[in-house]
Amino acid sequence: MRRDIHLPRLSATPVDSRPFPRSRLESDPLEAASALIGALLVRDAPGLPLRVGRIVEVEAYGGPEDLASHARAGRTPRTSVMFGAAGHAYVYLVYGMHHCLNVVSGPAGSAGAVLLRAVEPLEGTALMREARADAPRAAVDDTKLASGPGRLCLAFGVDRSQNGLDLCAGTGSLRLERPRHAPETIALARTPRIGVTYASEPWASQAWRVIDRTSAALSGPSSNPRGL
DNA sequence: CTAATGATGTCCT
DNA sequence: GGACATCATTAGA
Repeated sequence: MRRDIHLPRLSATPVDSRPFPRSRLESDPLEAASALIGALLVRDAPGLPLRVGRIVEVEAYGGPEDLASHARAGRTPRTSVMFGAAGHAYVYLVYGMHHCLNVVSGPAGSAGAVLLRAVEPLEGTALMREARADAPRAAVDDTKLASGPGRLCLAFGVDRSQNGLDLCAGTGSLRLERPRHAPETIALARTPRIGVTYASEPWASQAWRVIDRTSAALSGPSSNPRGL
């Protein structure tokens, strides 16, 4: 295993803040989804320890043409942020109890988002476990603390008060940072999206779920993670 | 105004 | 493999 990768010193960029480049999110949601695998999700809540996770599972959602996307109804009060600038947070509530965090993507003016489905905890695992205290049974393992869109939001303290936040600003209590290791070393795989069987074809079975297939933090049953 | 429903997770048998 | 908790959002009367 290589532990000695030398990163070039960038005088303009502080070592601790390596904002995820917005340009990588502006082309289209599927490309944005692939680019986000390996990137870091950072939660810097005031007065609390830093929480960091490595993104290992995401899903791409398109505009009105994508019948599995919330944008299928066009621009509504809820989905308006999906039509906005890439790199901002789209947070919503599903099933009346679980929050889901998305990264707005695609060209400005066209709707698109990438749902963050799972991250691998790197720092602040004690706080993540505490934040998931209502679900003691499922969170037996540190690697599974943020394994699922609802679990991720719970572990990172994300709710709709973060809706619209710029995740690429470099600072901020919720943000994205570049991968710490070379992206080409990541084992990407694609599967159909989870929980969208209500949509008609081809949208229901479109392979727009992107994963790092070597990760132990993927959502679903640990023995056989969904989609493999 | 009412009604239907979901980009889920947990616990049960 | 199945029940169900629980509410914002949307479509429709």
